[in-house]
Amino acid sequence: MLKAGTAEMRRRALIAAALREISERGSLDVTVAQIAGRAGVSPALAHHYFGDKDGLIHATMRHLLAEFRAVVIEGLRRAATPRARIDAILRGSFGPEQFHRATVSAWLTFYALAQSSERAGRLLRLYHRRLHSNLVHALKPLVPAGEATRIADNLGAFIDGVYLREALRGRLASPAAIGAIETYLDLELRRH
Amino acid sequence: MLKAGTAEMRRRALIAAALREISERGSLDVTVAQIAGRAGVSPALAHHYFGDKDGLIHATMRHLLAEFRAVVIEGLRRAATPRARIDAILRGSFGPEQFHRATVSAWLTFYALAQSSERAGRLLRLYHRRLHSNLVHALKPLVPAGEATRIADNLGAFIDGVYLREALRGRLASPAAIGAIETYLDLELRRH
DNA sequence: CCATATTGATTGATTAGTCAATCAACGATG
DNA sequence: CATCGTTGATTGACTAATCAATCAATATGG
Repeated sequence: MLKAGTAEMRRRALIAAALREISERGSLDVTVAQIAGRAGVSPALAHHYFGDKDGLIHATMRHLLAEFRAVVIEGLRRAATPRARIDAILRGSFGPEQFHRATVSAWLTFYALAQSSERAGRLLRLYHRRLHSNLVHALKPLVPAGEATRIADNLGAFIDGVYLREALRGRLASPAAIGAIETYLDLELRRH
Repeated sequence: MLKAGTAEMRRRALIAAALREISERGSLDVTVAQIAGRAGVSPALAHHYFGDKDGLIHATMRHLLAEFRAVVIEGLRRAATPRARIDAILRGSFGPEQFHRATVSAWLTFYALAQSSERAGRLLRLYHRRLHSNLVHALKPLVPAGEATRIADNLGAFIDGVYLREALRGRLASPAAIGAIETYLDLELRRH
């Protein structure tokens, strides 16, 4: 009525509201009306900006991925050695931001969604590719040729597995979580 | 109409139908009517036997867990050495049964569900406890005291992480998947 | 004839998505 | 500078569809 936000503002507000709503319900099973209500606008406006519900959910996922990516990139920028690069990736994966209730809910449901939604699947593969490529890049100077991709695959799976378990506990990741992965990495590096 | 099945028969048939339906849709988002229709009965009958939809879904989950457990127990029974016990657990976790479309859908959604449903969460924790306990038992003779639980934790997370990635590829687990975990185990064992 | 299986019909609630109408901002035009 | 028109934001009211759950009625077998 009185105030008209810009398109970008409203999109951001709706995505933030979606996250808050997801956080509260603990699942992606939220209605457009709930999200819109929380953002202080009508449900129709959400459709105006995102086309349909899937568009809004998808945009929320992309927001989370972008946030994660930004944290990792910033960490990598500061890393001086290959080993520090790996640590940066680990710190990004297990930082407190990744354990907010909404983030956890979104990630877990995201995995489930990836099977039935082509769109979600593509986004998830993108995350996997990026993680893999970052790890390979950091590993290349540390291990013989050919080993980097194998170890990166294992690290990726290990990270996801540990995240899964930590996330399900509903608290921030314990330091032991990162420690376990680093111990594995040390074992691999010591072989060469 | 004409024939009346026993309660147990009907329950089994409905659970089987639920799995087939989940398999086709790739998610737990199936309606009672779809499941009942596939089982050749009316939706009302599903409510008669399972109380509500949640009851039916939960029973389906329990069925999958029981199936998994049976495979592992059978494998453990045949295992002569501690190392063979671990291999049996791995073969159970990555056997072809675990990669049917319906099983994968159920597991992934199950993880997501565990956050918002107390019932699902309890079931998932039960799976975790059993896996952990089996692994610890197999590891005890192989490593110094105190190490068994740490390594079991890591193996559990690694298994889940690898399963996640293999499952998302939509095929049976590659032999390399089990191989990666065994390599990690070898590294840990060689330390002692 | 009793218990249980089974269903058809129905309801009540929820929800995504649509649409026409209103409102505010802003620039162009005479 | 006043006016008008265009554009985009915004909403309320509505629709159409879906679905879980209920229940009374019927069938069946022991």
